[in-house]
Amino acid sequence: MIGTMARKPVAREAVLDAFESLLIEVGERAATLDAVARRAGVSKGGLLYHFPNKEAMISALLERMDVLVAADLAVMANAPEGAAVHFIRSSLWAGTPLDRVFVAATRLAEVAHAETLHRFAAVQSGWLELLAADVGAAMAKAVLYMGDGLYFNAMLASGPGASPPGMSADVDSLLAAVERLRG
Amino acid sequence: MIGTMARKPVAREAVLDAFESLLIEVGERAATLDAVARRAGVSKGGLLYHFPNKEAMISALLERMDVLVAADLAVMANAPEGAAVHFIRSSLWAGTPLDRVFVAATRLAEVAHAETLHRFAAVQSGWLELLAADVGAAMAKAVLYMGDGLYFNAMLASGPGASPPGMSADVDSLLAAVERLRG
DNA sequence: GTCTATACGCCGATAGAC
DNA sequence: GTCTATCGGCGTATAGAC
Repeated sequence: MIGTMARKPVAREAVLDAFESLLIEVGERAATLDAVARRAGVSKGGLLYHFPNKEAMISALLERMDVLVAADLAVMANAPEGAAVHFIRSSLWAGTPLDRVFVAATRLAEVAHAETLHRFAAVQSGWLELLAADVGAAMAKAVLYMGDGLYFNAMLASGPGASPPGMSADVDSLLAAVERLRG
Repeated sequence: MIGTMARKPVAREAVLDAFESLLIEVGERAATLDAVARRAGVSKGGLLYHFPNKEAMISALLERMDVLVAADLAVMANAPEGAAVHFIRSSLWAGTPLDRVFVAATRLAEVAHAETLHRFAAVQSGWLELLAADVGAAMAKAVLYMGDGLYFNAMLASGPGASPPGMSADVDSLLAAVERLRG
């Protein structure tokens, strides 16, 4: 039993990857069951075996996000360069698994998907807590919103068929700003 | 002729208002022609007399945004408290006409609507220019992203049936941060 | 100018074969 | 486990009456 009970079906993960990719690349509207199934290399019926309906697929994606966010919070809490610097650096689109789920989930949030909005609030407060410990409660929001703004813009820029934008110069600006805020 | 040639049909504006409201309140997915027509108090056929198709309705909304943004840029450029302070203050959701079109348009951008994305880029560069003149090129992006982050969060918070969130405390934090950046 | 009626396609979901 | 076939519903758009 050991070794099998914990192993999730590969097809299931493939479907989730496809859903994530389509949300990022073509938006929520075009991320239909049909499109997801085609991208994942299964039929629509096959997809619906793994996820009984679309909501279940969304929930699975949000769980993936929770796991990756929790891991990142742990790294951020122990980052030698400080939580704030780590946060700004990681706010740049780098195509990491966390970046990908996060942008995908944001597409859902924008369509006013209630459950997704709840999860986002929780993630934000987790970050804010660590930022406050680093740069103080007064400046924490400033740093949080700077990172969010960077993310927001990167997300808009990565529209249909757009490649990850070259915003690394912006990060340097923001890191300099963080230094001034900390002083 | 004078006085009539410039007057746009009232029903047209009513339809546009309805579309805007629905985008804000229930998201892009639910802002269907049917829903817009019902909210505006006209029939679907009546709506499609004013706008031959949905794209035309979207374009009209984006033009409304352009007009309001241009007006705001003019105010921002001459703001006695400085462009940066004005920008942060106006990044808070206050339910102004500009706030409303902007959030509505963002709902469309998130669905990866190409035309909308283009307009957003133009708006951003307009703001950035004025901010650079105020706080310097090095810190302009930091201020821009702070404002964007605030807007982004307000937008997420104003989900289905949610009232404009009380984020005015955040603005004070950000204004304090701007002061430090300027120094 | 505004309405009703209707065509057409796509999306989500179910039934059941293999 | 994965497939094909199919249904019901909804969203966009057109035709044409008033």
